[in-house]
Amino acid sequence: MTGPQNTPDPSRRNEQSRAAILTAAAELVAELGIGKLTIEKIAARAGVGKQTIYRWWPSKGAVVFDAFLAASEDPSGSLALPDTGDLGEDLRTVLRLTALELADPAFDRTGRALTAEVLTDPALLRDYRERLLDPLLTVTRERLRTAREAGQLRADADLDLAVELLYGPLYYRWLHGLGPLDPGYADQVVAAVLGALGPARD
Amino acid sequence: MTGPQNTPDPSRRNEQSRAAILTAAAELVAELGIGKLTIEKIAARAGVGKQTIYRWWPSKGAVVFDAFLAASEDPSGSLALPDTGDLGEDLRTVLRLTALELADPAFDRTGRALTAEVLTDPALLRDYRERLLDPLLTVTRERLRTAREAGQLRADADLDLAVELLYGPLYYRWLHGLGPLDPGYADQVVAAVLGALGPARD
DNA sequence: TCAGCGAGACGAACCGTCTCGTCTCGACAA
DNA sequence: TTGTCGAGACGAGACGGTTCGTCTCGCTGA
Repeated sequence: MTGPQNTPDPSRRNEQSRAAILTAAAELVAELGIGKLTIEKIAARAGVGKQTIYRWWPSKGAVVFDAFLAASEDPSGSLALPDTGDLGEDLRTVLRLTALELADPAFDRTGRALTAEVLTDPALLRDYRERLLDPLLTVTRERLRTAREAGQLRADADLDLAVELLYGPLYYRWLHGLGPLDPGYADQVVAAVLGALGPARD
Repeated sequence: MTGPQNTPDPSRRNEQSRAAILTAAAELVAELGIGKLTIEKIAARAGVGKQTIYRWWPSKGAVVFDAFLAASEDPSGSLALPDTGDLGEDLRTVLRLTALELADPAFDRTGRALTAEVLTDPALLRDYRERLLDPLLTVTRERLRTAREAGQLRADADLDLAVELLYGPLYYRWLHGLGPLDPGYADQVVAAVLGALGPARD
């Protein structure tokens, strides 16, 4: 006997409570930052017992992460990169959108709080990888693979490297506040990556 | 009258207490992580009154940051990049060392904790920029400028972009645990940047 | 003499657990 | 179909423990 598992039954879960908790968490993290955010305040604003939060989430970071995910989840659910046939154009579109999102002040506080939480909680990092980052990296890599097969990238281009060359600098600039995250910067990064991994020019 | 400033007199500061606090903070953040680290524990291990910490530091993050800085500060004090005349070789040296440091498990926990703290505390981010990041970016940029004048980079190469293309991917891979941070990866990144911004090949 | 020092008391906030009584839902019998 | 019943999630909040940041104390050294 391993004893009764304390895992609650998801089918009996109260959807209203769940939604109220996520909404309250999203509001409070934007108002207070994650440092001053407490489970008790979330419960109070959501009109919910503390136990209801502790029953379904393992940590404050997990609640905030779910709130972030619920707010940003594409209703269509499917993540996809444009494929017009022109790799440069498609990458510029994606990186411009990414830059725009990172530059949004409303996103900034929540995004930083979430990133900080993810960095120091291995379980949360795994969740973040599985539910957000890996899908994004995968669709990007697949778009690059198509381009490579079409001869728009060198035959020996390392796709993992390419993906990190695209997103890494944007992320680096955003986290450290190094400079403006505007369409021009996105275009510069794309141009550099294509210059490095595009078909040989000589 | 603005009232008496509560700023203590640095000339009367006890150097032994300061050093004991930084040592204790460095040990404890490695043992417990920054989440379970408390000011009271630092004071207890350092054999110091809590007020002595609150008198000189504004936050837990600031103490940890100072501890990190004190531990990593080059005694010679000056930060410099090698300049052998071969840009690729010099960049590989620097990025290999950076990758090695990031891959060090002992550095990992402290580094992540510090990064998380810096990301969510604007005052601390300013400090981090001034005392660590900007000097590093500056020496890197200057090395690139020399190379550009020597014709090892295109005349129109954007040096800010180049620096972010170098460090961004490493940082991105480290934070998200995307893959091994080994010398080979460092070399790949350098090769890509030189491919993008090196002298035209056509 | 006077400001920083070690020590620790203090009230407030929040933690995570727990115990109430209530409410909803599916199973089952009449 | 309808009534009864038990399981389990719910809102509320009491509880002891921990840490917070502030506040005295004498003590010490420049």
